[in-house]
Amino acid sequence: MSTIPAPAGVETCTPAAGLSSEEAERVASLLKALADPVRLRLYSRIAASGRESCVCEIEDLGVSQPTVSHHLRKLREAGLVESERRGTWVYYRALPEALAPVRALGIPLG
Amino acid sequence: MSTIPAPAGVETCTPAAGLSSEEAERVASLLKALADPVRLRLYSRIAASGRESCVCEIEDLGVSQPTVSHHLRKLREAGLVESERRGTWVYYRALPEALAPVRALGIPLG
DNA sequence: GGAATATATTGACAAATATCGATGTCTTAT
DNA sequence: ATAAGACATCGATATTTGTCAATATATTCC
Repeated sequence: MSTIPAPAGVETCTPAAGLSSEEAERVASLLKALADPVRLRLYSRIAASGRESCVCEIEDLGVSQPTVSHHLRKLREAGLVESERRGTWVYYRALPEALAPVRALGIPLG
Repeated sequence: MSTIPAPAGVETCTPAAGLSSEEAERVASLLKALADPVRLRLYSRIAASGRESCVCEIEDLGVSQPTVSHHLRKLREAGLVESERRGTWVYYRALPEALAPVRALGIPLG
């Protein structure tokens, strides 16, 4: 990569307005939380259900129970879902507002 | 996680329509390509520029030249950008259609 | 052809991550 | 109180990933 300014007459070289380092970190951490097949399947199921989902409703995803728990924790830590224990089961709900920083990117992701 | 069917009368337990394993892999690999602060900043600059960007126009992102090259390669491998060498410099262009599978998720990401 | 510059590749390494088995905790039912 | 089931945590491990220095490749200019 060049640290040298772009060549003289070649192009107007308007540097694209871009993300700050902090914005990039924030958005990247959200995307990273979704960027796993198991978590995507979990999140898409929880989000698609509209209301809240009991984990017991989620079909087997081919990974062990601790692994599912691990991924749900990651989604929770990213603020993408919240959970509530009611009796024996734990219910999850998607928090779509959490994705606002991603939408703010302007990249047509959804 | 329960592999046992949900309890009898408790809830109707309509399993949320979700991603298949293959869809999840595909979308996850796209999101993973964006889920890094440096790549996000690179991609957002390239995409925001509308047309094509010379790497020389991209301001210093605080990482070494090989690291930038590494991340641009990842973006290229994910199909998110394409590059063309013209003389001394390499020009990048965003391929927004590559994100179609993400949009198809229905998750309001953008 | 040789020097200089832009970008890519290689090799090495530390840090992060996905996974699992074993075990702990909490709740309900008996 | 005990047992059983749902979910979380712990500890270990293999894999992936981000980074850099060194080096290679490509292009332009002299």
